[in-house]
Amino acid sequence: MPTAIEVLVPLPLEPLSYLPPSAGPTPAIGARVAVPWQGGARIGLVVGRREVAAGRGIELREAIDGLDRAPFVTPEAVDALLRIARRAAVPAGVALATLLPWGFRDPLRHRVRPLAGADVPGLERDADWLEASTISLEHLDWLRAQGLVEEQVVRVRPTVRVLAPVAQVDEGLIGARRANQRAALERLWQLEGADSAAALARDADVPESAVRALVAKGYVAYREVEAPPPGLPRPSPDAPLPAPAPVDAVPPAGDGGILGGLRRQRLAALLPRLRNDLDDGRSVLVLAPEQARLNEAAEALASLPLFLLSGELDDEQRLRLFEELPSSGPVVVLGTYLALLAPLPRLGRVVVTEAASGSYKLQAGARLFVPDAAALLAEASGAALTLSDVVAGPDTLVRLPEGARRTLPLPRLRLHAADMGGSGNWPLHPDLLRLLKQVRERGRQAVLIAPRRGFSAALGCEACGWTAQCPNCDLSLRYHRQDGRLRCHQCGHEQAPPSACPSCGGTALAPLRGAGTQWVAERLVGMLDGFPVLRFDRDRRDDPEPLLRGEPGVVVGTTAVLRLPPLPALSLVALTLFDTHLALADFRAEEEALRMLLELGELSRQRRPLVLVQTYQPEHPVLTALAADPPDAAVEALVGRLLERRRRFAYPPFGALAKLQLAARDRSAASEAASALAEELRRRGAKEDEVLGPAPAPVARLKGRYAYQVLLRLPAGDRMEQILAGLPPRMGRARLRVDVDPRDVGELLE
DNA sequence: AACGAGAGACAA
DNA sequence: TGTCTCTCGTTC
Repeated sequence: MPTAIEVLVPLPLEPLSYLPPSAGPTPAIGARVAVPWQGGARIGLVVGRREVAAGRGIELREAIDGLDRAPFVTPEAVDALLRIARRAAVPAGVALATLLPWGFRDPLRHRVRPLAGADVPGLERDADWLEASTISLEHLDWLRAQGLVEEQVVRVRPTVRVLAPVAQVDEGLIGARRANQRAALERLWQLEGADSAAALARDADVPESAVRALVAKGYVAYREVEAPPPGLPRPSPDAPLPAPAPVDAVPPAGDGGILGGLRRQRLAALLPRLRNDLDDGRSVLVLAPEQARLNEAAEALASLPLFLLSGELDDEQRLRLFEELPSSGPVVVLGTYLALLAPLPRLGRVVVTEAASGSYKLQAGARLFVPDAAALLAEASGAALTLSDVVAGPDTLVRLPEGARRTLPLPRLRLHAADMGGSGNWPLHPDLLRLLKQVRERGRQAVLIAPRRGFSAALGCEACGWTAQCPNCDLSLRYHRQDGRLRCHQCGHEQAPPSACPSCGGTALAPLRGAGTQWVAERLVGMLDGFPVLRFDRDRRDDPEPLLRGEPGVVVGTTAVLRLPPLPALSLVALTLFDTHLALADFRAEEEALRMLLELGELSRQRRPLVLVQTYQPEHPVLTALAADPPDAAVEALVGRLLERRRRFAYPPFGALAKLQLAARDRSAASEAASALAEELRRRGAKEDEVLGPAPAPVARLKGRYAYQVLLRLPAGDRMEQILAGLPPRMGRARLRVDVDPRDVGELLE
């Protein structure tokens, strides 16, 4: 019986079967292979092998050629990839496209030659390699089927243009007037090549015209040569060593976690454990939720043999890293989710820093929660799983048995709740204004976080209550006063504000509700005359450099400011409306608000800033718990109550939750598809009370599409995977999107 | 996702 | 009759 290879391409498909390439060895699991695809060729990943009965069922096509000598990813990572896809209820190819967005679109050089001695119609007998593009697709397919040709696929390496010497110095360059040209040519022979004419001129200390003259006379010429391997980012070698952590804070050798303390203390506690792993000859994968946290971790772990892998690397750098890792000794790879499948041959531990961070929820492709994927990877690799988190929420706690937790004391937050209930407090409370004036007088720094960018949440008529709405979405248009435009923050629609109210004709149009960053910044500029007011949000990113050096100023931004490097003179952090963070349509809202407040305290390393929250609920349990001194017991009690609430309502991790959303341009198409989907879920074994909905999505229309959703809530267990497996990508005219364990029950799935 | 086949819509 | 757009099915 012939063996087939299962090949996964980065498309919304399950693996497809091919026969191994006729020439060369059968590609290993985890290797990339080029396969015929709709007439052309594309790259896939070998994820399995299987025996096939010859001549039965579909006639399999032959893979063209393997691309890798050593597997691109380890067999354990392939196993994890397939499990991750099943967990996220997406075709395996979507998980591949999400986690390995590079390495499968490389330009290929595809060549064909007739088999030795074969008489091949249309080709010269015993011809040498021919570019596949010179043969028609039908002809090539026929030749393959007849077994008359062999094929070869080579990755086209990127090239760069360099200036190379062609001729030696000769009598044409004699004389004082040619001295510069002579010097440049001699220098170029020494260097063997230069990046450009300007670079050579600089290097040889001659005018650029001299080099251009050499090109014109043919002494030197531009050549395309293979680009040298790209450099890889390294952590700064002079990163300060973190203060050693107490021995009893070091997480255990097996599965476990480190809780409490400051981020850099948790990283310091991790350090001895990672050293131990490396000494035992094991590699470690450390995951960070985003670039800012990754940079911080890189600094703390700089004393280890460390490779960084994140969105900051380009594809060439990632490919180089993937080529190098299999043959390197025990190392630490520190990365974002893009590092999940890094080919570490002896993976001993997977560390998830800031394990509850919302940034770990991927928002496109396979909508993974990265810590879940990391747990599957650790399981598939036989590696230990280590989590770090300031407050262990329910999702983290279930993974960490009591004995496996190491705990540092929670940082003490200097917290002040400013009650917005009274009049005259909006949008900036007198307490906040007073503190800001102190900041100015003492030459310190402050950070203000507003719930949104732009000027106000809406623009409307004060007479009749009309507000400007987005034509594509069921949302108010946000008012941007700086450029006098109305914008939809969901679909990007933009228009000028009307001069009169379209409803009553009145002209008293005014910004309504929700002060955004522009509004807050404008108020501060008026009030703190001359004091620098910077803005930091998606619309405008002022350079924070002076503040990083310690110069005084205020930063007004969205939560994007949490990604700023530490501010040395920070004495005040304020949330202009804490209640927004509690109002999220998610059962994790309180927990995330708690974590965010603790994060605010870490915006400075040198100082312990006062954290002021403006709120209509100054007695909210999250605030009272953090205000306790020390807060540890109160926070633990609060988290215990949140855990109880989740248990009572069978929310994750005590139950499994999935959001299934159907979107279509036509409202009834979406609504009918949603009813059909609910029916289908029941047919697949979901009980009556486990299917919630269908109901219109909280924002019923977004980007011109109506969305209806169905929630599937099951007891913990594996029925979720069974019920969701192989759902069709569309139902009728509506597109189906599935989000297992959604973070935000309301948002539109892209 | 990307492609191609087939069905309708519309103009000449 | 041509051609443009949209929907639907397929990819070993």
